[in-house]
Amino acid sequence: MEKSEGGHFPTKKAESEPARVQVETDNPAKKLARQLDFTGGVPGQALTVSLPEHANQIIQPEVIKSSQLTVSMKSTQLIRPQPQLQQHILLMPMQQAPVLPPLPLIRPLSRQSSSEAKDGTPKKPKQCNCKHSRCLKLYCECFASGIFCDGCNCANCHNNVENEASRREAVEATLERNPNAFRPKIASSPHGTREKREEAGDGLVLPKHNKGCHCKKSGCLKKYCECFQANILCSENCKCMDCKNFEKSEERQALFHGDHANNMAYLQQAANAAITDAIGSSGYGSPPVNKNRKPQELFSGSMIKDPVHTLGQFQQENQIKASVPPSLLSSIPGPRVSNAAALGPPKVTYRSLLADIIQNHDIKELCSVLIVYAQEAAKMLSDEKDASLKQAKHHRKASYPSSGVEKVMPDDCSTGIQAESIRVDESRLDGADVSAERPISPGTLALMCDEQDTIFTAAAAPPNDLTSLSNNKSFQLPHGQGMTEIYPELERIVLAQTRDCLKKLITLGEIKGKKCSSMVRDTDSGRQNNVSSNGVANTVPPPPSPPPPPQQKVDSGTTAANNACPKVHPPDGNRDVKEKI
DNA sequence: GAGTTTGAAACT
DNA sequence: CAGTTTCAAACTC
Repeated sequence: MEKSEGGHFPTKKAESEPARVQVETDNPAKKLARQLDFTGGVPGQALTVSLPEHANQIIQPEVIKSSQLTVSMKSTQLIRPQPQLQQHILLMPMQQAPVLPPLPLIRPLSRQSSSEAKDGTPKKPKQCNCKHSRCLKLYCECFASGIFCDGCNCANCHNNVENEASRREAVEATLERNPNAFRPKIASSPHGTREKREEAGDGLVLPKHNKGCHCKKSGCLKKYCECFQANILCSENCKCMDCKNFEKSEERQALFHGDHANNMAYLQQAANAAITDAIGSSGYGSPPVNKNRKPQELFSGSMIKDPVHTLGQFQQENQIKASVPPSLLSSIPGPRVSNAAALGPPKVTYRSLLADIIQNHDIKELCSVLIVYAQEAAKMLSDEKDASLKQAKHHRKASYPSSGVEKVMPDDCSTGIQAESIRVDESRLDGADVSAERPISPGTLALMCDEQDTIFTAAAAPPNDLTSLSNNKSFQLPHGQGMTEIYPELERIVLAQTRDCLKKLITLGEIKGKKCSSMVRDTDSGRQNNVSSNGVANTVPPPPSPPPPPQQKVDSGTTAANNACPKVHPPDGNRDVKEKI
């Protein structure tokens, strides 16, 4: 664009804004890499973003690692593949949290594409090169992504912890201009209204740019185009001219045709997406329905050979999957695949690596198992405690028949349960009251919302259904003991089982992923087409399964839940569990 | 690496 | 809201 003819430089104004207070020593490499929030807390304090533990676990692999959940980094990377994570995510104040999602993973701009090495290995996110915006405007990708500049090449950067004040102002100003400024540009919300999702009927739902692009000269086939950059097709939201970024565009297909180079990279991305999808995308997922896509756009694949395409497709499919109502973990095998197939010639229809591993009823079963565990463990613990209480009482009576000290708190250490850990607010049983104790992060809220999903309610309502535990406050233990006292231990047990379950799941996913990888390697040299729904040869019959997963490797408690969980629907997992207990 | 092109963001 | 300017990334050489 031509520079302005007038001598009016808004920048000047901008430069003279509050933040001029401090001219940065802009050694980018030395910029602090920290997390902080926008709350304007003391910068130093901003280091400790107080997320609920759960949220932390979700966000930060190292937290998982250091916790009981000794899930390998590898697997956690699979869960959260997006490179932005490696940079420092800024959190908005709670009031603003909905505006700037904790994990702006969807933001598609260059970061997504440029932050990956050619082999698909996520590398350090792109560093901005801002010169005039102080990295406090949306021009700056870091700022726009809600992350601090870290090791960028920017000049006079204020997008760092030292300039928290000006930064906050900038955020506010930006939000004032556009309350959605920090939201993902690509429409996607795991909690997008189901109605909307269903609006599409059985039609496919594709992600689209919320605002749409306005390209004029690039044909939407260059990275100037935000849609293209995000690997999505232009939609009716776009106001672009001469758009070639639609499904059947010859130019587009020509652009992508025949590039196998990054197959593995995209396969990996697919795996990541799959795992994320299977485990439950809390930060991103289903896009709003796209009812009236521009011409073509019904996703017909023909993208087999092009990685870029495939990535787009992966993303799209991933999101589509997320939008398919009740099957939270479903890999959507049959109907969808066939549906997709009906749309055209053999296509790449990405299928979760966990397909065939996790089935809906498995989830239900898992829920049942957890319930059973919970109940049994509660009983067990309460009995145990009761017994020891009696014993202690008896002992004390014997020792101090008439002592006033005999008033023993129920939290007696002799129970083996730490008194402190027992002091759990009763209200916690009621989930909703947890917030009274500490703020709930958007992520946690999202998770809580998820729990209202059908999978947890209607669909999964076995005899010992979740609701009976979670909603039934009257779930009482023998001898009038409330859950309160047992809860921590109970929780520990249940979580341990869940962890083991997930470990196995991860292992199975990895094994399957490896299998796919090797198959792709094999087929990539020999064949050109026919990639099946699992990312493997379509017409070629699936190769013999690799040796059964070395499940022993998965350090697990070897519990019934383990056995029942990831395996393909064991006949009667619940009974096994009960028996084991 | 410098210069150009491009389109989003910011501004009027 | 439309037009213009600013900006930084993408692209080209």
